[in-house]
Amino acid sequence: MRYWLMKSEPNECSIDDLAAAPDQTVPWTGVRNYQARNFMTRDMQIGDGVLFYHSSCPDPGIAGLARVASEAYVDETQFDPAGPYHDPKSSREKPRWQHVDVRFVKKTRLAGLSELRTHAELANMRVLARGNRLSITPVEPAEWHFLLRELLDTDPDDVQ
DNA sequence: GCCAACGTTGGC
DNA sequence: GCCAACGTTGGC
Repeated sequence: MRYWLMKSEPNECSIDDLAAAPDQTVPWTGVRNYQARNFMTRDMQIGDGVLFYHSSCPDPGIAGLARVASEAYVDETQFDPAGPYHDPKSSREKPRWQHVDVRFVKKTRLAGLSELRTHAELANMRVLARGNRLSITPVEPAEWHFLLRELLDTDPDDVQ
């Protein structure tokens, strides 16, 4: 069981959009960075915890909790020449990009980026590192548990 | 809109 | 393999 932070632009897919999606699940398509892809293909397992982070918006920060809901599988958007995620160097014979599905768990209060930076417990969080641009970053168990205590009024173990 | 930081590309 | 140029991310 691992933990992750996944960035999403709320005008593309907000925590509310995730909650409203069919089966409260969305395919995490469009990742075009090898490190982020490798997290999905090599390290993620179904059931892993996800901090759902709103990025590139007026109030960036953690907006909810989710869960990895599938193994990694081929990202079809790379094959669509008209789409924004088209990769002309990829082919069906040798697909470059894969993704997992992510399922809604619950909405939380917004833990804004500036607030996150104030917590000593999160000082080493990958997403807070200088110059970080990765859309998927690993979260340490201690960071996860600390954040769940901050975001929920329940014991983290109650959230399944 | 600005710009720092970083990843990718491609010539050599 | 090096590295300059370029494109993208994402907070502000």
